[in-house]
Amino acid sequence: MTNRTDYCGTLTTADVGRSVTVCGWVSKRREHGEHLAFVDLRDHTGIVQCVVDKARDLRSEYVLAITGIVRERPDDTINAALATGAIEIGDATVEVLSVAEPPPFQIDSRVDVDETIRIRHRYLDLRNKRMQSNLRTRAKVNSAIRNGMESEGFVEVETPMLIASTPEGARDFVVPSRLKPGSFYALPQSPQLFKQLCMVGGIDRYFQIARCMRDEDLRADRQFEFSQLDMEMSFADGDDVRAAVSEAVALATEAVTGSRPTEFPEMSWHDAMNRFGSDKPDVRFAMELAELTDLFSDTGFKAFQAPCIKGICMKGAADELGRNKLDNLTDAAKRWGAKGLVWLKVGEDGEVTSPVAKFMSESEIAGVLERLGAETGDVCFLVADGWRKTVHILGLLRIELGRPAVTEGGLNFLWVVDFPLFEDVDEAGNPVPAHHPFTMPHADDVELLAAAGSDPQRLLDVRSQAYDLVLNGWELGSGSVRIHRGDIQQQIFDLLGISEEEAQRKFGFLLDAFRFGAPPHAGFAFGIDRLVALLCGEENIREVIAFPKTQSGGDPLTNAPTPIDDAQLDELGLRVLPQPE
RNA sequence: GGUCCCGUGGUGAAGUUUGGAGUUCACGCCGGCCUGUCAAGCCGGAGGUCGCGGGUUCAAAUCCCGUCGGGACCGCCA
Repeated sequence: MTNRTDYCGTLTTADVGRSVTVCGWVSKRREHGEHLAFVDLRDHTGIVQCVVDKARDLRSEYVLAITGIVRERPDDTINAALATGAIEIGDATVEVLSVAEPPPFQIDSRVDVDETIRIRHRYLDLRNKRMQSNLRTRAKVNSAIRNGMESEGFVEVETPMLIASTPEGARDFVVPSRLKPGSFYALPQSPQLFKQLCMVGGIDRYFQIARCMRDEDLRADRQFEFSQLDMEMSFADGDDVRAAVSEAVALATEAVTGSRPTEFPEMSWHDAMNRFGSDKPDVRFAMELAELTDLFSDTGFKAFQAPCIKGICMKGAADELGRNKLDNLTDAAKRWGAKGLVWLKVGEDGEVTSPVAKFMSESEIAGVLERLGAETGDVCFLVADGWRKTVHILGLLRIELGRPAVTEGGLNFLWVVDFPLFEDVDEAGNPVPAHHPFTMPHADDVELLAAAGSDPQRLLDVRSQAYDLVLNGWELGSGSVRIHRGDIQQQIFDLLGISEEEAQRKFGFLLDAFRFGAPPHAGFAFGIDRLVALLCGEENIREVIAFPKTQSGGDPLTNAPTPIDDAQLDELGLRVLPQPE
């Protein structure tokens, strides 16, 4: 094979006169009779036009090495749409390195090919500029993060993929043990406990670009396996961690976009929920939730005799939202758990149209419009329920109605801080931790924690030192200051209803380690797939993953998952139950 | 566990509401012509289990039921 001298997309008028050899795939062929044909040759850098004598047997996606002289094109044949459009490779001799069948879809097609077909033939899809660009962006992000973390004194430590299963958190992927039949490893949901052990081990600053696995339902922003920047710092608090993570994210962003984000504002969890109805608010657009509860303190409208009433206003939507669409939104709200959804349209002269206007007083309606800043042409949506449910439903509705396209509105990073320590109370009366049970309570709330005793409602007010990083409404990641003191850890376990025996069984190795001198430490992890997708302007993380799975967890390329044969099962001491009808 | 949307030659779409011959458009593919094209052009051609199964009907891509596959979302993701 002739040695490659240049990449297709890099040749310019500066190369005119050189004899070059380029290698790649036939992107397009244009024949003009027996003695003139243009072959567009593609590699990852782009396309270059080659002028050849006989092209009859050069078909799409053939792999060629083409040697010729770079020359300027005649003035009237310059192609401004092509980076190499001012030159061509003339007098080309062609070496066919591989022939190719016609591909199942056109690789330079500008139409969206069905994603299943793209994934089934991902090796062809990867030849597309889009996937080439996305994967190279991803590599840039990884590289920028590694460089940044290392320059800040972080040490990359690899942690095991085969670990012990713990029933907390997400569903584990498990791997059967051959040497100990009937026992199983779990694949890590994150290296959480190991990075804390690294802190006990004096690593001081740990990081890892870690693959994590969670057996939960897939979404546009969730795959079974994903990559995260996992990090942990000793003798550091939440501010230190957020500064370090902000720096890493800023470097990664700068590596891709060329400009460095400077704003990483903080917002309390309570503010986020109250104003945006979400713990991962998309602050690219307003449509904030307005407080309306007090307006209806003496209302005769039964549906609004509720602990919390809030509303949002969609500007200028009155014409766009017909009765049919409003009914669909009401149905959606009910599917999300609302008892109902009240809408008001503001017409000319402030005249209000609403199915429930007759149940509301004039002053109540006037108050709603004033609080929401509603004017002619706007549509208001009101929900009445408990605080959590009200803000949740309006938050979903806000996203449904107002969310900009992924490529719009720039990159809005946001730290959400002061998460509650407990999310809810389960049937047994035990509080449910919002993060993991090693999350340090907020320093100001330690007394509240003690005073609340086992009163679950008061416990829900206890804040934690947990924080999330949010980008344009996507949760990039979360972290916390960890508990490094045995007495506080014991207090938390007591509140969670975890017995000493249970704690020892599940986390014994970590608790043991902490007895030998644990430094105060704090950490974070953020999803690289999500960050890269947003930097690439993709709505879906599958577009930044070389070989992704479908929503039902299958891989159309390899057909995974597949049954395994009996001999393999026998060796592992496993038997597959018959599937229920 | 649930809600909604999609499935039509190799690819992308229209046709489905209101049942009437596998109909249409673009790309690709195969053959022919063509010495400056560039998503080349012109001429000709091949290519179909309308995802699958059942039902209604004289008649189903179209209506009904089921099922499979794909997607978005709720739940879930400490």
